Amino acid sequence: MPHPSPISGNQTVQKSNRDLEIESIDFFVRMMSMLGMPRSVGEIYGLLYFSTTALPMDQIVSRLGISLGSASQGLKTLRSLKAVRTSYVPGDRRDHYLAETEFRRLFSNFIKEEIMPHMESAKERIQRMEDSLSGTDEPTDEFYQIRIEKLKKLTRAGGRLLPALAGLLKF
Amino acid sequence: MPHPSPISGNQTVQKSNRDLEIESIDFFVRMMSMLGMPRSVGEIYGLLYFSTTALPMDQIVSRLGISLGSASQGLKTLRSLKAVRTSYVPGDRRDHYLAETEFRRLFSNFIKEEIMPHMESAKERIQRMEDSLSGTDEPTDEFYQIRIEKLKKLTRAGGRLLPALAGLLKF
DNA sequence: TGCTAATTTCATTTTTTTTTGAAAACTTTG
DNA sequence: CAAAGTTTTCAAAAAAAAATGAAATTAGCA
Repeated sequence: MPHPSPISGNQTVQKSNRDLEIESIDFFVRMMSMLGMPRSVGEIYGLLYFSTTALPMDQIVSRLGISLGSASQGLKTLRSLKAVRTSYVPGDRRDHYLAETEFRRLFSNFIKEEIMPHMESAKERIQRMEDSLSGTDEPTDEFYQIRIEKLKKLTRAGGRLLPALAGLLKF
Repeated sequence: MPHPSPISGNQTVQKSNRDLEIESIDFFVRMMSMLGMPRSVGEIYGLLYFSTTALPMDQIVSRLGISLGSASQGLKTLRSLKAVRTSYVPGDRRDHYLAETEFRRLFSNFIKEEIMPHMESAKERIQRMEDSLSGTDEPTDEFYQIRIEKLKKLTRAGGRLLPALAGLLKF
Protein backbone atom coordinates (compact mmCIF):
# COMPACT_ATOMS: atom_id res chain seq x y z
CA MET A 1 0.00 0.00 0.00
CA PRO A 2 1.15 3.54 -0.75
CA HIS A 3 3.11 5.31 1.93
CA PRO A 4 1.71 8.65 2.98
CA SER A 5 5.21 9.89 2.46
CA PRO A 6 5.13 13.55 3.41
CA ILE A 7 8.68 14.36 2.49
CA SER A 8 10.48 12.41 -0.17
CA GLY A 9 7.52 12.37 -2.52
CA ASN A 10 5.60 15.57 -2.73
CA GLN A 11 8.28 18.12 -2.21
CA THR A 12 6.87 21.03 -0.26
CA VAL A 13 10.15 21.50 1.53
CA GLN A 14 12.74 23.26 -0.55
CA LYS A 15 16.32 24.32 -0.43
CA SER A 16 16.37 26.77 2.45
CA ASN A 17 14.73 24.31 4.79
CA ARG A 18 17.11 21.62 3.72
CA ASP A 19 19.89 24.01 4.70
CA LEU A 20 18.25 24.45 8.06
CA GLU A 21 18.09 20.70 8.45
CA ILE A 22 21.74 20.34 7.65
CA GLU A 23 22.72 23.01 10.13
CA SER A 24 20.52 21.34 12.70
CA ILE A 25 22.10 17.96 12.15
CA ASP A 26 25.52 19.52 12.35
CA PHE A 27 24.57 21.35 15.54
CA PHE A 28 23.25 18.29 17.31
CA VAL A 29 25.96 15.96 16.10
CA ARG A 30 28.46 18.21 17.85
CA MET A 31 26.28 18.76 20.89
CA MET A 32 25.66 15.07 21.38
CA SER A 33 29.26 14.19 20.77
CA MET A 34 30.20 16.54 23.61
CA LEU A 35 27.95 14.40 25.76
CA GLY A 36 29.64 11.26 24.50
CA MET A 37 26.89 10.18 22.14
CA PRO A 38 27.70 8.65 18.76
CA ARG A 39 27.32 10.62 15.61
CA SER A 40 24.22 8.77 14.45
CA VAL A 41 22.31 9.77 17.57
CA GLY A 42 23.03 13.41 16.92
CA GLU A 43 22.08 13.06 13.28
CA ILE A 44 18.74 11.53 14.07
CA TYR A 45 17.87 14.07 16.69
CA GLY A 46 19.03 16.91 14.49
CA LEU A 47 16.83 15.70 11.68
CA LEU A 48 13.78 15.33 13.88
CA TYR A 49 14.33 18.63 15.62
CA PHE A 50 13.41 20.63 12.53
CA SER A 51 10.92 18.21 11.11
CA THR A 52 7.36 19.48 11.04
CA THR A 53 6.04 15.94 10.84
CA ALA A 54 6.79 12.75 12.72
CA LEU A 55 9.13 10.53 10.73
CA PRO A 56 9.18 6.75 10.46
CA MET A 57 12.47 4.96 10.78
CA ASP A 58 12.87 4.19 7.11
CA GLN A 59 12.58 7.89 6.31
CA ILE A 60 15.24 8.64 8.85
CA VAL A 61 17.41 6.00 7.26
CA SER A 62 16.99 7.28 3.73
CA ARG A 63 17.30 10.95 4.59
CA LEU A 64 20.42 10.53 6.65
CA GLY A 65 21.90 7.76 4.59
CA ILE A 66 22.58 5.62 7.63
CA SER A 67 21.87 1.95 8.10
CA LEU A 68 18.76 0.44 9.60
CA GLY A 69 20.84 -0.88 12.45
CA SER A 70 22.22 2.52 13.29
CA ALA A 71 18.82 4.09 13.13
CA SER A 72 17.28 1.45 15.35
CA GLN A 73 20.13 1.71 17.84
CA GLY A 74 20.10 5.48 17.78
CA LEU A 75 16.37 5.71 18.26
CA LYS A 76 16.61 3.28 21.14
CA THR A 77 19.13 5.55 22.82
CA LEU A 78 17.04 8.63 22.14
CA ARG A 79 13.95 6.91 23.47
CA SER A 80 15.72 5.92 26.64
CA LEU A 81 16.72 9.55 27.14
CA LYS A 82 13.16 10.57 26.30
CA ALA A 83 14.61 12.76 23.59
CA VAL A 84 12.13 11.41 21.07
CA ARG A 85 8.65 10.05 21.32
CA THR A 86 6.52 8.09 18.92
CA SER A 87 3.31 9.42 17.55
CA TYR A 88 0.53 7.34 16.15
CA VAL A 89 -0.28 7.81 12.51
CA PRO A 90 -3.59 6.25 11.42
CA GLY A 91 -3.35 3.80 8.59
CA ASP A 92 0.38 3.34 8.95
CA ARG A 93 1.84 0.60 11.03
CA ARG A 94 5.26 2.12 11.27
CA ASP A 95 6.32 4.02 14.37
CA HIS A 96 6.66 7.73 13.73
CA TYR A 97 9.15 9.72 15.70
CA LEU A 98 9.09 13.26 16.99
CA ALA A 99 11.83 15.17 18.76
CA GLU A 100 11.17 16.09 22.34
CA THR A 101 12.28 19.68 22.59
CA GLU A 102 12.12 20.53 26.27
CA PHE A 103 15.83 20.70 26.86
CA ARG A 104 15.45 21.08 30.55
CA ARG A 105 13.82 17.70 30.83
CA LEU A 106 16.22 16.13 28.36
CA PHE A 107 19.13 17.37 30.33
CA SER A 108 17.69 16.14 33.56
CA ASN A 109 17.14 12.70 32.06
CA PHE A 110 20.66 12.64 30.74
CA ILE A 111 22.11 13.37 34.13
CA LYS A 112 19.91 10.88 35.87
CA GLU A 113 20.61 8.15 33.38
CA GLU A 114 24.15 8.67 32.19
CA ILE A 115 25.92 10.42 35.03
CA MET A 116 24.40 9.49 38.34
CA PRO A 117 25.05 5.74 38.06
CA HIS A 118 28.75 6.54 37.84
CA MET A 119 28.54 8.67 40.95
CA GLU A 120 27.28 5.67 42.85
CA SER A 121 30.17 3.46 41.90
CA ALA A 122 32.53 6.33 42.62
CA LYS A 123 31.30 6.37 46.19
CA GLU A 124 31.94 2.67 46.53
CA ARG A 125 35.43 3.14 45.20
CA ILE A 126 36.12 5.82 47.75
CA GLN A 127 34.86 3.53 50.48
CA ARG A 128 37.36 0.94 49.35
CA MET A 129 40.09 3.54 49.55
CA GLU A 130 39.26 4.18 53.16
CA ASP A 131 39.23 0.46 53.86
CA SER A 132 42.65 0.00 52.36
CA LEU A 133 43.87 2.78 54.59
CA SER A 134 42.57 1.64 57.96
CA GLY A 135 44.90 -0.75 59.73
CA THR A 136 48.12 0.96 58.88
CA ASP A 137 48.85 4.10 60.80
CA GLU A 138 51.83 5.72 59.29
CA PRO A 139 52.61 9.41 59.37
CA THR A 140 51.62 9.67 55.73
CA ASP A 141 48.16 8.42 56.59
CA GLU A 142 46.99 11.93 57.25
CA PHE A 143 47.98 12.96 53.75
CA TYR A 144 45.96 10.13 52.29
CA GLN A 145 43.05 10.88 54.56
CA ILE A 146 42.94 14.46 53.37
CA ARG A 147 43.01 13.36 49.76
CA ILE A 148 40.22 10.89 50.36
CA GLU A 149 38.21 13.57 52.08
CA LYS A 150 38.54 15.75 49.02
CA LEU A 151 37.17 13.01 46.84
CA LYS A 152 34.26 12.57 49.19
CA LYS A 153 33.47 16.24 49.00
CA LEU A 154 33.75 16.14 45.25
CA THR A 155 31.30 13.28 44.86
CA ARG A 156 28.98 14.73 47.47
CA ALA A 157 28.96 18.06 45.67
CA GLY A 158 28.48 16.34 42.34
CA GLY A 159 25.69 14.19 43.65
CA ARG A 160 23.82 17.26 44.85
CA LEU A 161 24.67 19.72 42.13
CA LEU A 162 24.18 17.63 39.02
CA PRO A 163 20.58 16.65 39.63
CA ALA A 164 19.82 20.27 40.55
CA LEU A 165 21.45 21.55 37.39
CA ALA A 166 18.47 21.14 35.13
CA GLY A 167 16.46 23.27 37.52
CA LEU A 168 18.95 26.07 37.12
CA LEU A 169 18.48 26.18 33.37
CA LYS A 170 16.19 29.10 32.98
CA PHE A 171 14.55 28.70 29.64
CA MET B 1 54.48 -6.09 53.73
CA PRO B 2 56.77 -8.48 51.86
CA HIS B 3 55.00 -8.28 48.58
CA PRO B 4 57.11 -8.64 45.46
CA SER B 5 56.53 -5.18 44.16
CA PRO B 6 56.15 -4.73 40.41
CA ILE B 7 57.30 -1.22 40.99
CA SER B 8 60.82 -0.21 40.26
CA GLY B 9 63.21 2.11 42.00
CA ASN B 10 63.42 3.35 45.55
CA GLN B 11 60.35 1.83 47.05
CA THR B 12 59.11 3.30 50.30
CA VAL B 13 55.46 2.74 49.46
CA GLN B 14 54.10 -0.66 50.41
CA LYS B 15 51.07 -2.79 49.80
CA SER B 16 48.20 -0.91 51.40
CA ASN B 17 49.25 2.29 49.77
CA ARG B 18 49.64 0.50 46.50
CA ASP B 19 46.02 -0.57 46.88
CA LEU B 20 45.06 3.02 47.45
CA GLU B 21 46.95 3.99 44.34
CA ILE B 22 45.16 1.39 42.29
CA GLU B 23 41.77 2.54 43.51
CA SER B 24 42.77 6.09 42.77
CA ILE B 25 43.84 5.28 39.26
CA ASP B 26 40.64 3.36 38.73
CA PHE B 27 38.62 6.27 40.09
CA PHE B 28 40.21 8.89 37.91
CA VAL B 29 40.32 6.77 34.79
CA ARG B 30 36.53 6.56 35.00
CA MET B 31 36.08 10.17 35.99
CA MET B 32 38.24 11.44 33.17
CA SER B 33 36.68 9.11 30.68
CA MET B 34 33.29 10.62 31.56
CA LEU B 35 34.81 13.92 30.55
CA GLY B 36 36.07 12.41 27.32
CA MET B 37 39.69 12.11 28.34
CA PRO B 38 41.75 9.10 27.30
CA ARG B 39 42.60 6.40 29.76
CA SER B 40 46.23 7.39 30.07
CA VAL B 41 45.31 10.86 31.29
CA GLY B 42 43.19 9.39 34.06
CA GLU B 43 45.92 6.94 34.97
CA ILE B 44 48.53 9.62 35.31
CA TYR B 45 46.36 11.91 37.35
CA GLY B 46 45.21 9.02 39.54
CA LEU B 47 48.79 8.06 40.24
CA LEU B 48 49.84 11.58 41.09
CA TYR B 49 46.78 12.27 43.20
CA PHE B 50 47.93 9.90 45.94
CA SER B 51 51.62 10.41 45.53
CA THR B 52 53.30 12.09 48.47
CA THR B 53 56.18 13.14 46.27
CA ALA B 54 56.44 14.76 42.87
CA LEU B 55 57.15 12.17 40.21
CA PRO B 56 59.30 12.46 37.10
CA MET B 57 57.95 11.21 33.83
CA ASP B 58 60.00 8.06 33.72
CA GLN B 59 58.60 7.02 37.10
CA ILE B 60 55.12 7.60 35.81
CA VAL B 61 55.95 5.49 32.80
CA SER B 62 57.37 2.59 34.77
CA ARG B 63 54.75 2.64 37.50
CA LEU B 64 51.85 2.72 35.09
CA GLY B 65 53.46 0.60 32.41
CA ILE B 66 52.57 3.06 29.67
CA SER B 67 54.77 4.36 26.91
CA LEU B 68 56.85 7.50 27.01
CA GLY B 69 54.72 8.92 24.26
CA SER B 70 51.52 8.42 26.20
CA ALA B 71 53.01 9.89 29.31
CA SER B 72 54.30 12.92 27.47
CA GLN B 73 50.98 13.44 25.71
CA GLY B 74 48.98 12.85 28.85
CA LEU B 75 51.06 15.24 30.91
CA LYS B 76 50.71 17.84 28.20
CA THR B 77 46.94 17.53 28.43
CA LEU B 78 47.00 17.66 32.20
CA ARG B 79 49.27 20.67 32.15
CA SER B 80 46.98 22.49 29.77
CA LEU B 81 44.10 21.85 32.17
CA LYS B 82 46.32 22.92 35.02
CA ALA B 83 45.61 19.57 36.63
CA VAL B 84 49.30 19.01 37.30
CA ARG B 85 52.19 21.30 37.95
CA THR B 86 55.90 20.74 37.92
CA SER B 87 58.01 21.13 40.98
CA TYR B 88 61.70 21.78 41.00
CA VAL B 89 63.87 19.12 42.54
CA PRO B 90 67.46 20.23 43.20
CA GLY B 91 70.11 18.11 41.59
CA ASP B 92 67.71 16.45 39.18
CA ARG B 93 67.16 17.76 35.73
CA ARG B 94 63.94 15.93 35.13
CA ASP B 95 60.62 17.67 35.57
CA HIS B 96 58.73 16.42 38.58
CA TYR B 97 54.97 16.41 38.52
CA LEU B 98 52.42 17.01 41.25
CA ALA B 99 48.65 16.72 41.04
CA GLU B 100 46.74 19.92 41.44
CA THR B 101 43.92 19.00 43.78
CA GLU B 102 41.65 22.01 43.85
CA PHE B 103 38.81 20.49 41.93
CA ARG B 104 36.93 23.71 41.73
CA ARG B 105 39.68 25.30 39.74
CA LEU B 106 40.23 22.18 37.66
CA PHE B 107 36.62 22.07 36.80
CA SER B 108 36.55 25.71 35.89
CA ASN B 109 39.54 25.24 33.61
CA PHE B 110 37.95 22.27 31.98
CA ILE B 111 34.81 24.21 31.16
CA LYS B 112 36.71 27.19 29.90
CA GLU B 113 39.02 25.15 27.76
CA GLU B 114 37.00 22.18 26.58
CA ILE B 115 33.40 23.34 26.58
CA MET B 116 33.17 27.03 25.95
CA PRO B 117 34.89 26.99 22.56
CA HIS B 118 32.13 24.71 21.34
CA MET B 119 29.49 27.09 22.62
CA GLU B 120 30.96 29.77 20.46
CA SER B 121 30.73 27.78 17.28
CA ALA B 122 27.24 26.69 18.27
CA LYS B 123 26.18 30.30 18.28
CA GLU B 124 27.58 30.79 14.80
CA ARG B 125 25.71 27.75 13.60
CA ILE B 126 22.45 29.11 14.98
CA GLN B 127 23.11 32.38 13.22
CA ARG B 128 23.46 30.48 9.99
CA MET B 129 20.13 28.80 10.66
CA GLU B 130 18.45 32.16 10.93
CA ASP B 131 20.11 33.30 7.75
CA SER B 132 18.90 30.27 5.85
CA LEU B 133 15.41 31.07 7.09
CA SER B 134 15.10 34.72 6.22
CA GLY B 135 13.90 35.36 2.68
CA THR B 136 11.31 32.64 2.55
CA ASP B 137 8.12 33.36 4.40
CA GLU B 138 6.04 30.28 4.48
CA PRO B 139 3.53 29.36 7.14
CA THR B 140 5.98 26.80 8.51
CA ASP B 141 8.49 29.54 9.13
CA GLU B 142 7.01 30.20 12.52
CA PHE B 143 7.64 26.60 13.53
CA TYR B 144 11.27 26.90 12.51
CA GLN B 145 11.59 30.25 14.21
CA ILE B 146 10.36 28.80 17.48
CA ARG B 147 12.80 25.93 17.24
CA ILE B 148 15.66 28.29 16.53
CA GLU B 149 14.64 30.43 19.48
CA LYS B 150 14.85 27.38 21.71
CA LEU B 151 18.38 26.72 20.56
CA LYS B 152 19.31 30.29 21.28
CA LYS B 153 17.95 30.03 24.77
CA LEU B 154 19.79 26.78 25.25
CA THR B 155 23.14 28.18 24.24
CA ARG B 156 22.52 31.38 26.15
CA ALA B 157 21.70 29.41 29.28
CA GLY B 158 24.67 27.15 28.73
CA GLY B 159 27.00 30.06 28.17
CA ARG B 160 25.95 31.61 31.45
CA LEU B 161 25.50 28.54 33.57
CA LEU B 162 28.57 26.53 32.69
CA PRO B 163 31.17 29.12 33.64
CA ALA B 164 29.25 29.75 36.86
CA LEU B 165 29.15 26.07 37.68
CA ALA B 166 32.51 25.86 39.34
CA GLY B 167 31.43 28.61 41.70
CA LEU B 168 28.49 26.54 42.80
CA LEU B 169 30.71 23.67 43.86
CA LYS B 170 30.84 24.15 47.59
CA PHE B 171 33.89 22.32 48.72
C1' DT C 1 -3.66 -18.40 12.26
C1' DG C 2 -0.58 -17.27 8.67
C1' DC C 3 1.45 -13.67 6.10
C1' DT C 4 4.14 -9.68 5.72
C1' DA C 5 5.90 -5.29 7.06
C1' DA C 6 8.60 -3.27 10.66
C1' DT C 7 11.97 -3.48 13.97
C1' DT C 8 15.68 -5.37 16.72
C1' DT C 9 19.81 -7.89 17.33
C1' DC C 10 24.37 -8.98 16.70
C1' DA C 11 28.54 -10.85 14.23
C1' DT C 12 31.37 -8.56 11.07
C1' DT C 13 33.43 -4.50 8.93
C1' DT C 14 34.71 0.14 9.02
C1' DT C 15 36.10 4.18 11.19
C1' DT C 16 38.01 6.69 14.86
C1' DT C 17 40.75 7.13 18.83
C1' DT C 18 44.56 5.96 21.57
C1' DT C 19 48.96 4.01 22.32
C1' DT C 20 53.44 2.84 21.02
C1' DG C 21 58.22 3.43 20.02
C1' DA C 22 61.82 5.26 17.75
C1' DA C 23 63.72 9.43 15.74
C1' DA C 24 64.17 14.32 16.33
C1' DA C 25 64.70 18.15 19.21
C1' DC C 26 65.88 20.25 23.32
C1' DT C 27 68.65 21.01 27.57
C1' DT C 28 71.81 20.69 30.91
C1' DT C 29 76.45 20.00 32.34
C1' DG C 30 81.20 18.47 32.19
C1' DC D 1 80.65 22.42 22.36
C1' DA D 2 79.95 17.70 22.64
C1' DA D 3 77.90 14.06 25.16
C1' DA D 4 74.37 12.31 27.83
C1' DG D 5 69.90 12.76 29.67
C1' DT D 6 65.22 14.26 28.95
C1' DT D 7 61.20 15.35 26.48
C1' DT D 8 58.44 15.87 22.34
C1' DT D 9 56.73 14.48 18.01
C1' DC D 10 54.56 11.66 14.80
C1' DA D 11 54.03 7.62 11.61
C1' DA D 12 52.51 3.11 12.36
C1' DA D 13 50.16 -0.40 15.25
C1' DA D 14 46.69 -1.61 18.40
C1' DA D 15 42.51 -0.99 20.63
C1' DA D 16 38.01 0.81 21.08
C1' DA D 17 33.80 2.56 19.32
C1' DA D 18 30.39 2.88 15.86
C1' DA D 19 28.10 1.49 11.65
C1' DT D 20 26.54 -2.06 8.65
C1' DG D 21 23.45 -5.52 6.94
C1' DA D 22 21.35 -9.72 7.08
C1' DA D 23 19.07 -13.01 10.02
C1' DA D 24 15.89 -13.33 13.79
C1' DT D 25 12.17 -11.54 16.12
C1' DT D 26 8.08 -9.05 16.88
C1' DA D 27 3.76 -7.04 15.77
C1' DG D 28 -0.21 -5.73 12.77
C1' DC D 29 -3.71 -7.23 10.05
C1' DA D 30 -6.81 -10.02 7.02
